[in-house]
Order: sequence, then C-alpha cells, then structure tokens
Amino acid sequence: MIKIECNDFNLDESINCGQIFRFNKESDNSYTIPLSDRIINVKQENNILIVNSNDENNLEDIVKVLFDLDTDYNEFNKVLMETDNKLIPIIDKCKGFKIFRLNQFETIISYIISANNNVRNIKNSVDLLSIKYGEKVIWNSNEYYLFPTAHSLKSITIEELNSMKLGFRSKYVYEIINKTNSNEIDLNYIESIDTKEALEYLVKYKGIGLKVASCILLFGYGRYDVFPIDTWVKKTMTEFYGVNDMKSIQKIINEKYGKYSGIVIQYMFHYKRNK
DNA sequence: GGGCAGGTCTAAG
DNA sequence: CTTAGACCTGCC
Repeated sequence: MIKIECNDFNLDESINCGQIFRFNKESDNSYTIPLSDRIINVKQENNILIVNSNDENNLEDIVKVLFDLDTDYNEFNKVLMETDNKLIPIIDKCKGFKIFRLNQFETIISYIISANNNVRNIKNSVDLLSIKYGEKVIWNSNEYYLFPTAHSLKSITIEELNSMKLGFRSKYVYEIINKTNSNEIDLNYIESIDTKEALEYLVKYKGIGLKVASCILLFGYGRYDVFPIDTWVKKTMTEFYGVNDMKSIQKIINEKYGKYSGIVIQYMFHYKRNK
C-alpha cells in the first residue's frame, strides 16, 4: 500500500464523469481500475490517495500520471474564469476534476464503440472484450482482466465483435486492430505530431470522426487543446450562447478557450449531464 | 413500441 | 462542401 498526497483532486467526480469506462466502485467506496499492466485500487481520504495494487513497482508515478496529479488546474481555471465569466458556476462545480491519462489503444477502441451508444452498452462491450481477450490478473483471490492489446486481438473476427454487441461498429474496430498490428497505425508516432496533424491522422480511419479523435487525443495523449463536442456540450453552448450549429460552437470554443478547450468541454459535459 | 444514447458514414444536392 | 438519413443494441 502506498499513500500519495493530492491537492485539488476529487477522485469521485473525476472518475464518474464519463472519461473512463472500466472501473468498479467497491463497498468501502474505493475504486478498482484495470490499467495497462496491473490492477489498482484507490481510495481518497481528504488530500491523501491510498493506493493498492498487485504490482507496486513504480506505482506512485503511474498513479500520478493516470490522474494528472502534477498538473495545476487552478492556474487554468483562473485564466478561464477571467476569460469567460459564464464558466464561473461550472468550474465551481468541477473543483478537483482532472483529465485522466488512459491506455491509448483502449481509448481508441472504447471511443469508437461510444459512437451513438450509451454508457451502459459501451462498458458492457469493453468488459466483454477484456474478459475474452485481455490478460487475466488474480489479485486477493479475485479475477480481473486487463484491456487486450492489439496483438492479443489479432485473430478476432467480425462475428466475435458482433457477439460483443458492437453492432455496426464491429467493422471499424476490426480495421483498427488489423492496421495497428500491421503498423499502419502507429500510436507512438501520434505523440510526435501536433494536435491538428494528429486529428487528421486519426479521422482517416472509419469509425473515428472529429469527436472520437478528440477524445482519443484528450484522454490518451493529454492534449488539452482538442474539443470533443458531444450532445452535452452542444446543449451547454446553446444555453450559454444561443448557438446550435457546430461551426459556431467550434468557433466560440476555439476563440475563447484555446489551449484549454478540452478541459472546459469536460467541465461542460459534467455540468450539463448532472444537471 | 418509439425514442434515445458522449457520432459517423454515405449518398445526394 | 454541406446535409439529411440510416445505423446495432438494450433499456426506458
């Protein structure tokens, strides 16, 4: 067990705002989360995170990266509230919220599945994939499953993906798996290019539109300057600025929130969805 | 039973 | 280049 000090972090809010699909809330109010290579269990007590894992190697650093603990969000929030006073009540509600840094391949697959889908179904499909193809971890005599790697999915068929309730998205996921395995899609390369290029790189693939690509870059690559505009953000923008069409919404977000757009949008998502 | 859920693809103008 | 329809699935 390790303890990590965390200031201005709210685990509950951050984990329940839809950015991560695979987690379990335990009876003691802790959360169990499968990461790329291990299972962690996290509980927050004030400004201390109590973290357990089946693998404590480098655990503190991994948790800090996962929850973006070393980034000072107060600084962003201050600038944003000065730029746009409409954000003040939203940011006030989102105190302690952090953008998670998730496994990149898992993020790509999960957000392709998210298109025109609901959270219950998304979680169900991602869990089915993990149980069937992910590495099993036994910890404290419980069974957990990591999200599968592209390599471990190399022989999956469209029919199997259909049986995991991916629906019309099966063919998209199938293509991403194969192109990742053939190195046509290079997840490390995306790290090296700027956000605009990375968006163009991702939207070439079927099933990845601007929204999904933005989520991949926000949660898989920590690019705060993307803006994944979904139904909730649209509703917030309509409420605040009376605009409906994507072009106007994009323009306002880009001009007002700039390099922090991704964070603002996540705040809006949280604000509107829980209203 | 129709509508909807963190959109995207496709065909048509 | 822009835009309306269709789309798997499960749950309300």
